[in-house]
Amino acid sequence: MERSNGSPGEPPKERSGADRPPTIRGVAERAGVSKSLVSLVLQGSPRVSDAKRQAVLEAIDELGYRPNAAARSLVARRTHTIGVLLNDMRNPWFVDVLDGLNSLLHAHGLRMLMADGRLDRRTGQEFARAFQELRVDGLVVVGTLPDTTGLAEVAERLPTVIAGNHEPRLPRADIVANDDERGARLATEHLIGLGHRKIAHLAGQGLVGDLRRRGFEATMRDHGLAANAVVESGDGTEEGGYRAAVRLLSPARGGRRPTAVFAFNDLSGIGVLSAAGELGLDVPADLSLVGYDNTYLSRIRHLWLNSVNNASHEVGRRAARCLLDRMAHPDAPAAHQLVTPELEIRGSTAPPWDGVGAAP
Amino acid sequence: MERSNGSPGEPPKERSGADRPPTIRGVAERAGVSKSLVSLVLQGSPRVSDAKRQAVLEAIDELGYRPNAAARSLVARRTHTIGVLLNDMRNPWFVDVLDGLNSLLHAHGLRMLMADGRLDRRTGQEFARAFQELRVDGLVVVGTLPDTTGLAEVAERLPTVIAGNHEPRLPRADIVANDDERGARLATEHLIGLGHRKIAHLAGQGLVGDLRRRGFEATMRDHGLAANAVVESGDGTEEGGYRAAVRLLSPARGGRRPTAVFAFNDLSGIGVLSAAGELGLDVPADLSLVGYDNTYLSRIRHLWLNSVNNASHEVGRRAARCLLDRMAHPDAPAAHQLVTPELEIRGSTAPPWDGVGAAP
DNA sequence: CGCAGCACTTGGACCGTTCCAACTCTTGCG
DNA sequence: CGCAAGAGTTGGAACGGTCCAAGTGCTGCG
Repeated sequence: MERSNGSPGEPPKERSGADRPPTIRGVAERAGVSKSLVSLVLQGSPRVSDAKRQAVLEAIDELGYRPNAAARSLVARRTHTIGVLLNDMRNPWFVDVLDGLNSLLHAHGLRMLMADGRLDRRTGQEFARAFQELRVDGLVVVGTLPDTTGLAEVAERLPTVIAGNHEPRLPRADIVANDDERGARLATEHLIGLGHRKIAHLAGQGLVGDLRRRGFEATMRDHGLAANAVVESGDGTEEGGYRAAVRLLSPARGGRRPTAVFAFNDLSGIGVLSAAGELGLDVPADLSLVGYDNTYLSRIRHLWLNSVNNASHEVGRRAARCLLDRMAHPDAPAAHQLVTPELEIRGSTAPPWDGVGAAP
Repeated sequence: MERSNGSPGEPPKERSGADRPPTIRGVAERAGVSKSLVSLVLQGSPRVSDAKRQAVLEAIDELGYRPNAAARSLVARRTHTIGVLLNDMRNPWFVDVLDGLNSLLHAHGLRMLMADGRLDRRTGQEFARAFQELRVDGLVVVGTLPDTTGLAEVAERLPTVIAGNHEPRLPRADIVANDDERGARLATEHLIGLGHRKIAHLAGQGLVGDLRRRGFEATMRDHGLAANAVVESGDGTEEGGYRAAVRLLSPARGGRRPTAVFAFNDLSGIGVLSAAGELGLDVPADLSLVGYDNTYLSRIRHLWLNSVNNASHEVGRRAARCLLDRMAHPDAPAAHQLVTPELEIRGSTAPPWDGVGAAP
């Protein structure tokens, strides 16, 4: 039988029960060197003899030693961690942004700590607190925030980049987004070019929603079609798109119905698709439709939606670039970058039927 | 002009440039108390006089002090952080799992650190290293892992729960998943109940794919329809589902075509939808279709897919429960929980047309 | 009056690293 | 031979918290 606990009088070298994970001291002892030398080996210092380096590496392996990131970042005052704040994991476009972000950050030895602002019903203030306590080296805000009050304060202390949104404009936070107004122009020009005259826009919320609506209205005006522009407001969901489209397309509505719809995003565009189907309208024969974001939804064959590509991946890459720059020069003035969107043509638009609505 | 650096001889009280964030000592000094007392206030100890508590809170506010999580977890040997490993953020069902996980973990003061195994092309070994260095208090693996070799070792040291998958079975890792075989039976019974006889299954990969296929085959066998069961393999993507469906449904194929398809998941089910449309088959009039996972895709009106609800949210909740239990009792034997799935009826199934294929 | 007991407060050790100044050998050169 | 230079190695002081044993007053009781 073995003694499960040290006999009295014996110095309590090892505590019974919870055996802690090995530390740098344990490794040093096993390798017969000082903890400083182990630290040097861990950092790949060139001024360590091969013999000792070998001994240390073996000890690390035998003990299964893993450096403690907390202790390390405590003294180094860097965590190599970037906080990423998402507003809604259910909206698929952010995945591409993350992908773009990750490629660069990972190459620079940074890891991403993600939080969904909607998932944990935290206000801007609270997520800020959590990220500050963790001492993340930087912050990326992806998309629209429900509450931006806390952000200004955080941006003062932490390198911050806003990706996929144009606000809030802060003195020390960079902004990387796609040119929403221009994207809306692309979509609208495309529909006008096909011969459509009476065109509806299904608007979204926030500044991004405003910009896309503005682009639509400006383009209609430029073509002398201001009187034919219809705007219906939605909420960016499929359900909202469906309801708005029912209002737009019902025969009960006075005057001609629009022959084309430009939707705020793919999700609400799909709502339009559903409403059109129920009203017996074929897309694209009876109704042309353009969405926004070019998500994988638009690429589903059964939906096959024309959509404005907001270059999420590129936005993510550039946001990472910005963040790295800002981490190097925290006091640089805030930059504001726009990525040029492109229209992705698939199967949801066509010239208006029989020229109906084509006459000025 | 101000001196940018301390004059020689002057004790370097404050470093020029980077003014560090305030520490507990700074707060103590400002409030005129010891750092120990500040610590007590931070922990909400009842044995602090109201006067001093007030002074400390004011100092904290004035300085904008935030406790350093690294320092705190170093001595407490707890990080209050749970590592969450996702395999693919593009697959929408995990969002619900996360939601369920979060509700319980957040209530217990734990935060989630997410990593996408596919996003950073890390092998099982490497993510394990990162999480171990961070000393996360626990680990949740959501879905299928590309490489599980590292997991066994991690599970020995870290409370670990596997959610949404049935493998690998490890002595100290709990498993919470939906009963895939049973879900497949539900879907198949539903189709048989409608009168379908020749039914195809579009299979998926991994153990989950196997279980769903097995459930399908067993049910067909139980109804004496083994000879009418067709299995085509796919890869869980829309593209894969499309191609498999083209193979399944093309008139060129000898014998009668199946009148119903049970797809491994919603995404590949949508591929089937697309293929059916191109081949001129109406769903559900000419072809019945059932998917799996009950993702928001299946709820899109224009798709409106019958789907097996895998209770992701409940899986997430139970996984959190398991993890909390295991953190309390690390040496408890591994538990293996199955959540019962339910079939969600929408618009993608109907009795076979004119009884074709209904005769035994 | 002396002192036990309570309420509150404090200094200092410790957590597991990194970093720096200082130390010990070798080696080579004048 | 003496010593400077360099390579390799080391102890100890941070880093910013928590926790514990010990301290300080003050009150009330014998």
